[in-house]
Amino acid sequence: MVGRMQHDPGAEAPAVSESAARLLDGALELFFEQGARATTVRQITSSCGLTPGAFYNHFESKEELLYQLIRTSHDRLERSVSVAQAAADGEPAAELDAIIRVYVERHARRRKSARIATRDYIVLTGDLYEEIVAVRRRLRERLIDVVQAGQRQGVFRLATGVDAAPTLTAVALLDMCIQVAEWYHEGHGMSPEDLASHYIRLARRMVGVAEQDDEPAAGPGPSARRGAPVNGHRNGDADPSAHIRERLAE
Amino acid sequence: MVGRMQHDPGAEAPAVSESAARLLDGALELFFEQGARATTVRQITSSCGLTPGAFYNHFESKEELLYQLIRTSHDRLERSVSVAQAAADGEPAAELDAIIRVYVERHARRRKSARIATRDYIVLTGDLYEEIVAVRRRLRERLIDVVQAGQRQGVFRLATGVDAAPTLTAVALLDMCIQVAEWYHEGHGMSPEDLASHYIRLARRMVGVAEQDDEPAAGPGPSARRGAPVNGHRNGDADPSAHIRERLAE
DNA sequence: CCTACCGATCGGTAGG
DNA sequence: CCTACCGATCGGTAGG
Repeated sequence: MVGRMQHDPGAEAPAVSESAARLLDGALELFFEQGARATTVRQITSSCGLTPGAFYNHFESKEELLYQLIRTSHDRLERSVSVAQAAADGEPAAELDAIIRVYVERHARRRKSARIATRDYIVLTGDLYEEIVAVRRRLRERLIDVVQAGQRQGVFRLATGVDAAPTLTAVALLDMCIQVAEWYHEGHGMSPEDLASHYIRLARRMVGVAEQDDEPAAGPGPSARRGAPVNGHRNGDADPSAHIRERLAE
Repeated sequence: MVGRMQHDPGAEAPAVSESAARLLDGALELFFEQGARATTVRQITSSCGLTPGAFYNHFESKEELLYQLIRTSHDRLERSVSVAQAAADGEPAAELDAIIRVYVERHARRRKSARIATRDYIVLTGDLYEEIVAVRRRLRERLIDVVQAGQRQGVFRLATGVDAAPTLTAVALLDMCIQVAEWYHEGHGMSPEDLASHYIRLARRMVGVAEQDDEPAAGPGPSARRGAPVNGHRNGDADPSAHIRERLAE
């Protein structure tokens, strides 16, 4: 029933045994579709052709499996952001671009684990919950710092009117990027790279950076990534209504 | 067994009996904290001091109650948007301001019902689901139309690079406004009006409208928007849960 | 990894 | 005839 349509085995999840990896994959699919709370252990095991008792050979509880998924997703996001930002060499405008690109591409490519991370971390309890909250707070502070640095250096000109402008602007930026995981779907003709490039343009405007006509750089990274073609995209059918149907058909 | 599927657009809540209203209030709180799927009928009834069986004197099923909450929330949003946009007199920049203000203020003031509407409409099935999808599609098209009109009239200058720029920009706008319901609480010391004003400034930049230093108008304030609740009691949209309070603490 | 269970609780309904 | 419940229980399922 549940296949590995989302990602390569082990690519997102920690290195574990074959059965544990299959359980993680099945849970990923079910959590994405139903939410972690509404998903039963029996649903997870039967998606792998196992009986309920087998679950507890690999995980202490449903919550531990959920924590592994969410922790891994957050860690990978934080690591990617850290690497990309480091390559921006302390320049706020380049750091902003880098962070937005990582967020958008990740929430498009890994939309299932990304959405679970966003929606279901509240289900965690005690220290597990606190750990995730800490990661999320660090990620938010990172962007707030970039926005504040840009404003301080005169590179950004934030919208005025409230004291908390840097924080509010950073939150709005993160929120619009995070929501990509709610509606993005391959097949509507826009690659994660192109989408990220558009969001970078929006982000630059939101912080008031001098408008640049140059294509937003398709992000650095450990492995060279191909640039995002600005005019060479192959969407002859950027049909808005189709786009909407995709999103709402979730 | 009354046809409670009928709703009253613009009303604070469907006109129902005292107990039904309390059940709706209790469900609102529980759905907000746990999600509709993870909330049991017994939790809802005991939150009102009732026994489980009493639930079915008022609602055919848990899904019917969920539908009422979500339908009402969507209808009120659509109605507010419609009224506010109409007052903008066909000017895209004013229409954009009006729509953003309605979204932000509503997702801040009525954050519980707004968040349930956003997160749990997927739980609905069959025609109930399709009805909500239709409302959401209309709301989306409304903003896309405004963005396209502004671009056509030369009032907006969208970020270029993709064919679907109007749709993508509208989606990003709605997403950042909708997310306000995820983190807003009154402890921030920022009123819904001030928050909306900031988001309007961000929105204007995103669509490339000529920068205006003037304060975004605090809404035409059609009396319907702040009218008294029809049934004389408020839905429990105050008192954020500790979970969410922690999310943006500090 | 399966079968067999536990304490409790699920959504929903019975007659009074 | 209506409302607002009650104690008890339906067939199944929950995490462990």
